[in-house]
Formats: sequence, structure tokens, C-alpha cells
Amino acid sequence: MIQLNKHTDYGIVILTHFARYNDAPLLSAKNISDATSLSLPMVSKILKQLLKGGLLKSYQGVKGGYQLSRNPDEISIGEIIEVLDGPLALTECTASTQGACKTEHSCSIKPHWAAINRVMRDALIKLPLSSMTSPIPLWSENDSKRNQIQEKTFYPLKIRIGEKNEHD
Amino acid sequence: MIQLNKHTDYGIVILTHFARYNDAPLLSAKNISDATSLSLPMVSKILKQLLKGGLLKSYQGVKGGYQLSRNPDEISIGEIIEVLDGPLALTECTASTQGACKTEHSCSIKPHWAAINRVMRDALIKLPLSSMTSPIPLWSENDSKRNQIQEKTFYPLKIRIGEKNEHD
DNA sequence: TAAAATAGTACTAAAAAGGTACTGTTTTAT
DNA sequence: ATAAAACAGTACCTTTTTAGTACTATTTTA
Repeated sequence: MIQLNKHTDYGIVILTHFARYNDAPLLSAKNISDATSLSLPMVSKILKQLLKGGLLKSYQGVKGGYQLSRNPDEISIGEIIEVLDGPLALTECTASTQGACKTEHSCSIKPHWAAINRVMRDALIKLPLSSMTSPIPLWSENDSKRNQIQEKTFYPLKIRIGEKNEHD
Repeated sequence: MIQLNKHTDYGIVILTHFARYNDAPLLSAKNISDATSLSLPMVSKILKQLLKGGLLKSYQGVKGGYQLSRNPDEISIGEIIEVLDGPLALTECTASTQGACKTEHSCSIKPHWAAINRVMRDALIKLPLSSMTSPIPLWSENDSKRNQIQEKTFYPLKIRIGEKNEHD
């Protein structure tokens, strides 16, 4: 089912919590654990990963805790997944990788995998964390622009997919 | 890495082979096995799944074999993944599922998962199998329309994501 | 100096994936 | 008729990945 692993799943839940309480000064692992019903060790582990990936800032000591390193509309779901679960690709067989696949020499569609991976990545890189906290949960046609990260952000990718067809 | 399982990976390779030899009358499991360097039992297993999922037709007997049930431009990568790997969703926690998640009652972002799943599914459902056999492997901006399944096909989904922003 | 928080590492049990083997059924050609 | 070549279905086992926990060290504040 191409499922996210639990860590990543939990990570999105946790970051959504941060996004919702973005005004609060710092949130501790204990705080998050209570709010999400996830075990403290589990939460702690994921927070460390998010820290290492640059999505959170941390402060040690008795008044320490974590906070988002950027605004929720400048962090994408795709980026979160990449931090917790590695590259946003459905296969490791791309034009750039070498030797990962034993049938590589005979594989005739190798260059085409890039298209699948790109379509997938592009879709998730455009979905901002802030869309997880918006009052209306489901995207309607009119919401689609509001719930997208715009071109001027930090994302290098410039390809657009799913362009509106002018014939309908 | 949100990776496709091997069966699905192989399945796309196999169906791409069918797409490429769409004029040939029937292709046997042995034929596919030779062409892809995948073991015969493996190929056989996947072909059966694809048959069951309605993507292939089969004929028994000594002159038997398999063929695509539709044209390659009417089969989407997303559909293939759904047949071989289940629903195109990154989490099983959606508004429609019940009881799959033990922290369900305390999960505040449950309705929002649908957005992630939809973005993902929509991207892959629009990518046709025929794009795997096109001479130019990578999508350029101008290719994007050519390599998309159009609205008039059998897909019920009508949402579009990633619309071009008129400010750039 | 004690308490509350982050930082880092290592281990283990459970679940999923990947692959193979075996047996049965259908059709064609001799 | 019967053997061969292909599809059809099921069950099993091994390996890998995932999920979760435990333990220890470090930092900061009151």
C-alpha cells in the first residue's frame, strides 16, 4: 500500500501539533507525548530526527524544548517525509543510481522511472504543513491554490504537473 | 523511502514490456521471464495478479499467453500500483476508515490525511503506462500534457492539483 | 546540587516482503 | 489418445525491515 512508516506518520502528527501551537514558546517531548498519546521514548526519538533534519530547533536544560525552525507554510509534507523516511522516490532505480538493481543491464525502462518519482515528489513537496491545520480539511477546487507552497519558496523544483486542461 | 514493493516494481516493468510489444498476439510467462531476467515463478505470480486485477487478459493452452486488456494510454501507473499493492494511500488513517489506529480518538489531524492521500493518488493516476515507452524519457514542461491521461477516461477522480500559477 | 529537559546509542521482538516449490487445469499438435 | 506447453492456485520458508524500548550522558535552571 506504499505506506508511510509509523515514524513518519507520527512525525507529521507531531509537527502538526507544533504548527497548531506555533505561538507557544517551546514544547517539550513530554508535552507532545501527552497531547498525542504516543510514548515518550517514541516521541523523543522522532523529535531528534526532525532536529537533525533541520525542521526543529531545540534548547536543552530544564526550561528547554523544541520549536519549528520555520513557519508552517514554509514546511512541506514532502520535506517532512524526506527527513524521516529518506528520498521521496518510489524506486531506487533511477538514472543516477548505479548497481542497486541486479537486472539493471537488461532493464529497458530504467530512464522512465524518473517520471514516476518526479510526479510523486512534486505533488508532496507542494503540500504545506499549514494545510494540516486549516479549518476545512478537504481540498475543494477553490482551495487548491491557497493550500500550495508558492514558487518563491526555498524549493528548487520548478516542474508543474496536473495543469488545468483548457478544453473542459 | 516510501518504496514500492518489488512485485509492483516488477509489475510495471512487465507491463511496460507488454506496452512495447502491443502488436504481438500473445506473450507467454516464459517470454517475459527471458526478456526481463526475472525468474519464471516470479513472473508467473505477478501475471496472475495483473490478470485478477483486470489489467491483462489470458488464454490457456499450448498457444496461450497474456495480453493487455486495454491500450497502454488507458492504463495508469497509479492503477497498476493499486492492483499490485493495494490502495494508493500513504496512511490507512482516513476519514472513512475506523478502528485501524489506536490513538484515533485523540488524533486531531485525522480528517487532514485525506489531503495527503489525494495529492499522491491524483498524481499517479494521471500518469499513463504509455509514458514508459515514449522515446523521450524525462518530462519536459511541454511534454506534460501529452503524457497525461485526459478527463474523458474511465477515472472517476476530477480533482486537479498543481495548477499553474498565473503570477509567474 | 537536584531536577527536568535534550542527546545519543544499542538491542530485541514482531511483522512484512520476497522468493520458491508443488500440484492442478486447459489447449494444441502429433 | 496422449504428450507437451502454457496458465491457475496455494502453501511454505527465509530474510529483511519495522516498531518499540532501554539505558546512559549532557545541558541548563532554580
